[in-house]
Formats: sequence, structure tokens, C-alpha cells
Amino acid sequence: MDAKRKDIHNSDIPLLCRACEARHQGVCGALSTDQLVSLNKQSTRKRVNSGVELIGETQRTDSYANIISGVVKLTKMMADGRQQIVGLQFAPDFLGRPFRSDSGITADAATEVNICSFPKAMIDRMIKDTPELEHKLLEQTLKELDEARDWMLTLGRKTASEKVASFLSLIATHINPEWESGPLSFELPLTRSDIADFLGLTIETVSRQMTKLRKEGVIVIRNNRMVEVPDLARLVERASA
Amino acid sequence: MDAKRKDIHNSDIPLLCRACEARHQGVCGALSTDQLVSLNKQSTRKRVNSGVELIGETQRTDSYANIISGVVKLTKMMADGRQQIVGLQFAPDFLGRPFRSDSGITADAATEVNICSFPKAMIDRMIKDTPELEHKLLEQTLKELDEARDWMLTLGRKTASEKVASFLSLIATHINPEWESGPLSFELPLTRSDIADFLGLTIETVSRQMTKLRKEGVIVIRNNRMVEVPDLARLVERASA
DNA sequence: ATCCCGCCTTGACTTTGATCAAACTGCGCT
DNA sequence: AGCGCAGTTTGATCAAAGTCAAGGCGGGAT
Repeated sequence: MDAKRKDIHNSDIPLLCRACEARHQGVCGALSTDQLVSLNKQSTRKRVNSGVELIGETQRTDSYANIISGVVKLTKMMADGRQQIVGLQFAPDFLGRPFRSDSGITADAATEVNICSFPKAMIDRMIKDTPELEHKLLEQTLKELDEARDWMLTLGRKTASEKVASFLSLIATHINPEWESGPLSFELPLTRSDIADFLGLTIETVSRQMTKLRKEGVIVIRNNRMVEVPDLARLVERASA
Repeated sequence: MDAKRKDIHNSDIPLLCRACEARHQGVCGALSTDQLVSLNKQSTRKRVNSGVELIGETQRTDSYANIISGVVKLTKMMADGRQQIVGLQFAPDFLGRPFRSDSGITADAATEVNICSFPKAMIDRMIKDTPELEHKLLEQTLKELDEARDWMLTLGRKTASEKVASFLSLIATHINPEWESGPLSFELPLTRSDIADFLGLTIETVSRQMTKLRKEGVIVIRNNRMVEVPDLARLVERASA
């Protein structure tokens, strides 16, 4: 095993992605300087508004992207309109499904989103030449799989109240992963309707459970989007995580 | 790109795994003859009965395994005993979580299961030396992710009746992937209790919905485990897939 | 054969969350 | 300011699934 390979496998220091002009753990971290330079030429930065479809039925999926900022929701829809959010992606996640163009999932911007996108063909080519890239993809895919399975437990076995607490905990800890103690406030990246689709509930039930948590003093609702959590431990408790 | 690399990426012909004495799409497909020989020395075939824990709290996860036959259920459990099956694995799936020992999931034999297991350290070492192996793992992980997300839609948005039909369709099509038309009969690999844990329902609800499908002529229940489906299309329809 | 035990089914009733409907809030617009 | 609108909250009612309880079925052991 050469030193370079070892380095990639043992370290999780994000590398500089010149194409995105940002440090992140997206695909770029595995690339050589030469590859980054050529990627740089083909990549485009985009800013999209909330609600815009990034990958799906209408948008042909001929590109991958790194998320620079914002939140992307991955949604599955049934023929009759029922829908379920099957994943949320934050910076610096990688957006796109390798080796396949359709997975029956659409990706929409939940908030304003900045992405750096590049041609799918280019990345697919680099994957074949660069094992480190495949390693990065495997790590992200495993992370997404863990998250999906955690959420399956929430969808299948938790009560409405536990679901809402789980969602708020998820966002709270994601916004501030290094939190220790004391109050914490943050902006919800989703509307009530999106939260309902993420939790497998209706908007009315989400609203009622939020109200319940507010009345019990577990959360403070500043406005529809801004939430304050005086004691995260108490919220996490409600989630029965 | 050398020919060998290209071959692995473009072909999905299962290779002979000498360690398992079986052709399958598990990890062995990516290995060289030398690697297979050394794997052969360290691997052990095991037959385990239904209900036995393969990976989890008690069983220290220091090994990976290929499933030779049988069905393995991946379960998440809450502190109060509620549990959710987050995945089913069939031959020739690969069993084990790379790069991490605990993922909060236990793997139990749902039926009698035959596995071929090898030391985790050995595979982890081979992963670093053999990009093709990592490619195989990525493919399986993506498949599991797709399945998990499909199931999230089922858990979050389908009715009890649709859930049961979805489960039966899943098993029916898995048992006989090349099915065209005409009646189809198969053995359920799970108990009612397991089915309930997979669907996020109670055993009573599962039982009632099975009875309903039986009375409507969509399925015939030979005995608790044996089910006959006269017209698969009609069942799939009920699943609102 | 009979008993036993695990697994499954069925019935009566309760609870949770969905549905339907109405009203409220914040915000951009004229 | 007043209007309109999207998003949210709240209330009343309803239906779906859960809970509790009893009984049936089948396979293995004595």
C-alpha cells in the first residue's frame, strides 16, 4: 500500500476543492491537483431558490453537485400525490446517484441553496481512474444509509410527539454539532408541510405537537421558522432517540 | 485505465468465490486468485438457526460474512422495546458495516441461514489494496440505500393494507424475479411478528389485512407461512408501489 | 392420542392521528 | 394603511390502527 492511499483512508481532513473554492468533504477531497484543475473548468456555481428542483423528472440528471450551502430535500412521490421526504442533505454533502440516472427520487432546494455542479460523465470517468473518489462516495453513501435507517425507526415506531421532537433534535444538533449546554436557537430549514412529509404526518399534527412542546416549555417558537431550545437534553429525551 | 479495472466496472458476472464454494455477487467477486486463496484459509462456513443473532450487542462484530442462503433481518430497537426492521438481506448479500463496528443495528437470522464469514480485519486490509472490492461494496451499499428509501415511503405514507401488500409483493418478486404471469406461490421468510416490525404495525393489524386480502381473493393462505398469489399484478396494484 | 406451547386469528373497545373547516399571522403589494 | 395570500394554528369530528382479551390451529413431546 502506498503512502497516498493510506493517507486518504486514515484521515478525514477535508481537502481544498478549487472548483468550489471551498473546503469540504465532498467528492473533490479525493482528487489530484490535475483532476481538480480540469474539474474547475467544467464546473459551475449555481444559486437556486427554495422550491427549485435540482434532480428529478423534469431536470435531466446529467450532473453531480457539491452542496456549498443550504438544505436539499430528497423526496419520493406516489402516483396519487402522497409524498415522503427520504433524506435531507446539508453542505458539504454530495448530490447525485452514481451509476444510475433514475432512482425515483427528486431533489429540491428546501432553502436557498448554493451548489457547485459538474458533468456526470466527467465524475463517472474519474471514479474509474481514482479509487480514492470511490472511497469518498462509499463513506457518504454509508452515512446516508445509517441516517435512512435511523429515520425508518422514527417513521415506523415513534408517536407523532416523538417524531416532532426527533426532527427538532436532528436540526438542532446538525446546526450546532459541538453543543455542550445552555440555550440554543436556530432556524428551521423546512416549512410545516415539509416537516410533515419528512415525518409521515399531516401539517395539522405537526403544528399541534409543536404547540404542545411550546406549552410544556421544551421549545420557544420565536416565529414560524425560528425556534429556541432552552435545554437540548430535555428535547432529546422527548425524541426517545 | 487498465483492462482489469474496466472489466470489473463494466461486467456484473458473479465470480467464483472459492472461500464460499459458491457463485455470488458478494465481496469475493472483486478479489484476485491470491486473495481468494488466503481468504479461503481464514473463512468459516456456518449454519445458524432462525432467531440467532449474527451481529449486535452480544456478538462482537469482528467479522464480515457472505450470505449463502436464508434471510437475515436488520433490526433497530428502542430503549422501551419497540423495534423496527430496517432491512432484509438475502443471498448473495454481504453482511457487515465497513469502517465501523457499531451502527446501532442488530442482524438476526430470520430463517435458517448459511453464511461464510471471515475476519473483519482481513477484509478491511483488502479494501485498502483492492479498489474493485470497494466498488462492489459501494454498489451493494447504494442498493441498500435505495431499498431503505423505498421502504421509508411505505412506512411513512402507506396504509396498513398497502403496507401488507407491499411486503407480499416484495417477497414474491424477490423469490421469483423473472416472473412473467400466472400463479406464484412462496414461503414467507418472516413470522407475523417480524412482518409487523418490518411494516411498523402490530401483529393484529398484519393478520387482519392478510385476512382481508385472502377474502378478496388477492392471495391464498395455504398455511401460516405458505402464500399463493394467483395474479401478481393485482397484488402489486394493492401496494400502490 | 393428548397435552402443551408458540403462533396466529378474531372480536370489542380505545386511542391516535387524519380530515374537514374556519380563523389567524406575517408579509409583500398597491 | 388596507388588501391578499401563503403558511400556520385551532377546533370538531371521523376513521384507521392500536390495545386488550379470548379462542383456534398445528406441530412436537410425553
